[in-house]
Amino acid sequence: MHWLRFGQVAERNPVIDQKKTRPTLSDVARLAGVSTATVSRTLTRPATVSLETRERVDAAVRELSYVPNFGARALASNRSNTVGAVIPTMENAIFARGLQALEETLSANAITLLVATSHYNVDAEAGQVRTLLGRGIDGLVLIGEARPQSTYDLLARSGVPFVLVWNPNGDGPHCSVGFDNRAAASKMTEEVLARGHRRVAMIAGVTEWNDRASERVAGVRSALSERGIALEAPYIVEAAYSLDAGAEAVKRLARLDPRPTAVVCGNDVLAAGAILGLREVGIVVPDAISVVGYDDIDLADVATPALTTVHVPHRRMGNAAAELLLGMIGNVEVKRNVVLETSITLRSSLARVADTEPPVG
Amino acid sequence: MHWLRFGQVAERNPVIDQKKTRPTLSDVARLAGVSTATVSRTLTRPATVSLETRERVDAAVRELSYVPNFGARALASNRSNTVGAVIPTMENAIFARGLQALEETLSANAITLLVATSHYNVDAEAGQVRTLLGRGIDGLVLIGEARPQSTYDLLARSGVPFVLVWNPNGDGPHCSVGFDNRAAASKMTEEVLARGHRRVAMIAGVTEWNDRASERVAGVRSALSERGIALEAPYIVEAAYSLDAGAEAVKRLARLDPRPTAVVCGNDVLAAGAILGLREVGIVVPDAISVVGYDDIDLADVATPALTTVHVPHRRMGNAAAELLLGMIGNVEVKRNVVLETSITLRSSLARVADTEPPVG
DNA sequence: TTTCATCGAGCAAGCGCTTACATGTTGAGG
DNA sequence: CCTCAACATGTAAGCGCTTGCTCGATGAAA
Repeated sequence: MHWLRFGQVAERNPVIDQKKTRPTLSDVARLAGVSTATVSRTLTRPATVSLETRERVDAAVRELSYVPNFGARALASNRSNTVGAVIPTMENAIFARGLQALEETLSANAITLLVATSHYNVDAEAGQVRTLLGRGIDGLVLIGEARPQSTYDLLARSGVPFVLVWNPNGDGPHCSVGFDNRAAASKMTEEVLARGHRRVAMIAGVTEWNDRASERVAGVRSALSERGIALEAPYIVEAAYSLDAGAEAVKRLARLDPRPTAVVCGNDVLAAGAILGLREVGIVVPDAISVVGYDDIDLADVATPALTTVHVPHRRMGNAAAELLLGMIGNVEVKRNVVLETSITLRSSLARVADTEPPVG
Repeated sequence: MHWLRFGQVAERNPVIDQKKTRPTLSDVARLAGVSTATVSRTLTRPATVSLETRERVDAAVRELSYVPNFGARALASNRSNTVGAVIPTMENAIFARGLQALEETLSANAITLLVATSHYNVDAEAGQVRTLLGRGIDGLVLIGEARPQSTYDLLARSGVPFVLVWNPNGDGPHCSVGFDNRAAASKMTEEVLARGHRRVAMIAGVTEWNDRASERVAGVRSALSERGIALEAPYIVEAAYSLDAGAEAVKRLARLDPRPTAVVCGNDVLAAGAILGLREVGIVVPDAISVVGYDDIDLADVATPALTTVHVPHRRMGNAAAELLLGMIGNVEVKRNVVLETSITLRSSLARVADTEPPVG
């Protein structure tokens, strides 16, 4: 095994390092034979500089491979060309996809995305927001609406525009782009009911401070109650976001008497976990129990049987959030709330109750 | 639909906004009745300040909900408490998991992670590195080793410590934490061979500027050649990182004559896609064709049959990278290269050739 | 020729923070 | 009672950049 003492770190000591430090604006200016103001203008608003000067400056920049110091720039201009996003965790396909789209639109507009994670914890989230604000972000993306008022106060005081994604904030005071988690959950539940199921259970995501999860529960509950069916413990359980948790939860449901004939899950990971769990105990999906998910991530396609699920336009959501934010930063009139449509993707994990035919699809 | 003109954005104009701007260090100092130096010390090295003063300052900080200005701090101190990471894409479970672990270890040390994406493009990567350096990062994480020398030059000039993850850089000049992609691919191929397969095909990831992918190809190739089996077109195809690409690729392989009895895939997404593709054309896995993957992400468990795959310790890799970097930043002696172990996870997608028994597992 | 926009470039004042150094206060040791 | 560490705090000089303002030069209009 090799060992190494990192000399270069020691050299970053500003006292020792005075000469071999990164080139600054004035180095470039000196080399190009102009003032720092001119270099700065060349870099930020080239049109205001004569062609000849611009070429000299560009050459100097290239020769020194000058990179502007972000901190100094942000400090002087009070703009950072950065927007932040706080998500629960990166370890989750649905956020990743939306984030990727957000990043693409943003970087097409020369804006950098700063991602922070909250681990599904509102205090951690507030801390991250604080940090991001300190970094001088020009805009912020937050997931969902449920968080302490104090976080909103912080944001309001900072004057930084922000948008909530993942659910519509139609009647709320904030900008948002999302979809109606509750309505889609209802719709999905109706699909289940339409196939004759009456004993319907639910594996929900953790609902504390998570409006996506609780709205989905509400949607399922309301669709069921329209048929006079109650959704109560032990027919509803909460589970953490993992395959294992889904598997565990479904096994509890499968032991119930009477046993549910369909399980509606708060997301695809739980649904895929449920299918795995049922297989373990020898229950066939969808013949004995139907399982449906929510989100339509890759996993839904790969699961066997493939998951019937709610298709959510994650990428469009990310793009729309970016555009909204861009507008707000540029002080342009924007739509206050963007509501995207979802759809039901029917695959084979949902079948008629007591159906013993091979599943279609 | 509501519309809104964003007043608060206009108010960020520094001229208009002079009074309702974010509180600064000197606001805190004034309120606490001390100098800015004392406030600064209270915030960064509390031990050097008397208890009484510290309490007054803390109270003032709380009252104003003061957040230090990152740019100013970085500018003045020449430290940013930030490390950057450039990954190909967030839309990919394997990077996400490692990144999450990296972030956790880092933030436990009060360091913020800055994530940028390169879309599998080395020029974009260089650009992101440049940007991150401009932001004054204290350290950097890069995926893999294959990139233009110019990027390494850039890094060397900056003096910022960096670590390469995802593959070991044993004989190379750089710090790294990873695992032997090639050896694990060989090992996996031997498992395939041990089950009697002789017509083995491969669906590789895109190998251009991607040493993980090309090392995996090399590993498969060397294991095969030890048995005198060549791995050549059309028995090896490259495919982008997606289920669809895997499905397409496997269909091409399935049309070959003689048809391969086993397909080794460069990652689990391709393998899962391959299973899907084979199912579409009515070929049963593993009875007619065995399929194996690489990475051991959730998908591997959910696929049916479940994927035999190379288990990669993504989280440990992220943690180790963080620790290495932390050491380098703190100028502490560190291991130069950390090599982690992989293992083969046997599941049912791999069976003996021509085996018509139901798969075990 | 004179007048005056117009344009390109320079000057210099900060942006909010850190930190070397100076200054003031204590109290222990002589 | 004096001396002098040891400690707590203040003073002020930047960190690298942006930008309002000033200044000359240029050329079109008068």
